[in-house]
Amino acid sequence: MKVKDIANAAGVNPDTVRFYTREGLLKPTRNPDNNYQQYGADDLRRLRFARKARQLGFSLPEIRNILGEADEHHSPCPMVREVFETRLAEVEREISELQQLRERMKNALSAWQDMPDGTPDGHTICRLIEHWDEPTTPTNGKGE
Amino acid sequence: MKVKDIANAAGVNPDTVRFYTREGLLKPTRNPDNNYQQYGADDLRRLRFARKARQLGFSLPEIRNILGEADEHHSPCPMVREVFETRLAEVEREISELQQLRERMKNALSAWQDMPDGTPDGHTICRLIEHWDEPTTPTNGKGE
DNA sequence: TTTGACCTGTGAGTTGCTCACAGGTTTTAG
DNA sequence: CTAAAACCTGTGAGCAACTCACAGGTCAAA
Repeated sequence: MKVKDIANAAGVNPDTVRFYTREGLLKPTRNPDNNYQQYGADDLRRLRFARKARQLGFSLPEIRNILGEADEHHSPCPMVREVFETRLAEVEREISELQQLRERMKNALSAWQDMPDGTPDGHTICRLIEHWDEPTTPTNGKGE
Repeated sequence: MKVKDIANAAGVNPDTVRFYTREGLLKPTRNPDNNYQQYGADDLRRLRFARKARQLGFSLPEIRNILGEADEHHSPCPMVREVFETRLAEVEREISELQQLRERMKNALSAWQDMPDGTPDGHTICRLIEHWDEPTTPTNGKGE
């Protein structure tokens, strides 16, 4: 299979295939005649695996590790379970952050019902935002 | 105020201040003696405004537009309301996507309870992921 | 044989910062 | 007074995961 074939088979952009190849997730051979990449059934399996893992929130380095384990005939499943649980916790944190954001936004919207559209006067840019209260969580976006 | 002063006053990284200055959100003057940037009360107001707007999900170009409107003594508030409603819709979409992801992950986890950790055999990498079913929403992340 | 569709590698663009670097300035301590 | 520490300057790279653009080589069908 050539780039476009495997890309079609997995439903991804050919550039993604090239990118994954560069990143070492796929290991095609070369056609010595024309120097084209040749992907086999194994690469397609890896590519489909990688896409599913991406949908589950795994990062490319994580996927590379998992594939590497599999290459050495170790079971990647324990690693998968572990990363997966970490990731689930992250997703839940993201959800609750977004829910808080949504609440703050809705509160802001309803507060704005009553407020006039002021013209900036050198003291204020837009009260809508300036008089909006800070999120409860400290500014620090990072976990640290 | 010098870079570090305004950064401290707004609780951000000095590099963020420099970055916002590069991006045209802040417009400090220069001290001709030493070529240092000099930020005034107005810049601090803009910076705080920008940070609040960021927390609400506004992009830097949007914030630049809003500040630009304010600079020309137009009320940015209508623009703020408009962008804000668009943004709220996005947040709600993100939430529901993440909730779907969470459900899929939880389902996967419970399905995995019963499954053994297979060793990759050339047909399978890790069943945990390979036998996980696709999300219902078509893969295509983009709106198109 | 000529078009058009594919292939190649590499480099840049996306977003919002953050950090690194090399050199100039100011403050502080001894 | 001087030397070191702490600040300032601009610019360029790095992050994540692609996507697209470019310039040139290869191959299929008409």
